[in-house]
Amino acid sequence: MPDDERLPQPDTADIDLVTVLHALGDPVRMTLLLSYADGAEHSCAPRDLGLEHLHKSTVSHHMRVLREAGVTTTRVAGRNRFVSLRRTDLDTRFPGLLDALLAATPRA
Amino acid sequence: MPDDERLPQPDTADIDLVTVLHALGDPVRMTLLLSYADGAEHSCAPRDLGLEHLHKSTVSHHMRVLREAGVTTTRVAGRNRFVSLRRTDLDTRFPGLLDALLAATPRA
DNA sequence: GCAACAGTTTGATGCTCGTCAAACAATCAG
DNA sequence: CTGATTGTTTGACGAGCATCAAACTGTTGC
Repeated sequence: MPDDERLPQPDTADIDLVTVLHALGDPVRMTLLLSYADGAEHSCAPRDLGLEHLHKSTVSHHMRVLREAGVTTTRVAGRNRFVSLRRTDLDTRFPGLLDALLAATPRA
Repeated sequence: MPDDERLPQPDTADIDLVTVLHALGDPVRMTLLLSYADGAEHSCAPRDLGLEHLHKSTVSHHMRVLREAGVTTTRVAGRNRFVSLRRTDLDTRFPGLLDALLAATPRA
């Protein structure tokens, strides 16, 4: 099923660096980035992301910030949402940035 | 005069990635980063930084955020402050990050 | 000493943000 | 249809932030 719906997100050319940095300048969203760094799709459940201490609506809010900044993409399939990194788009727009960020981050 | 006083700043090992990203996730501070990218020392005068529209106290605030995040260093000489990038420290702590950021930024 | 200069600090204001709780929407299982 | 599941949206609240203005500190020059 390659043509599922996707939640609204900016075009690659419209991804703004300052907006991306603002999105990643928060500990929770950096944690999410690390989870997504494996390239796989992830559900939104807090317990699947090491965020048991946060309310699900809070996690939803952070994922919206990441998506609207252009960092992630969200595929809608039934009652599930599958979130993944827009790695190719980010590498196109900001070459080397994602690699530097992930290399700089403690792989806990 | 290599031993002028410096305003307080974190040790290289204590520079935190999320704090740096938060500091750079603001349009004014990103403008400052671009000014500092030439490696030279800069005064704090808003007019020397393309920030004529901002009050000097506002600029002072932004420079404090950058310094406390570990992005810049400030040398005190008489009644002047000379601000410059901590390029070596940042490259040590987060290899490739600064290069990616500067390459991604429109050189206006 | 005195005035001009460079920049910081403090206080105030309005806006944004992170968080939770409750209500809501949509889907799946029986 | 009913109830459980998955996630979003809205509203509220407190904390933090960007900004300006005014007061303040330290320095240079006359």
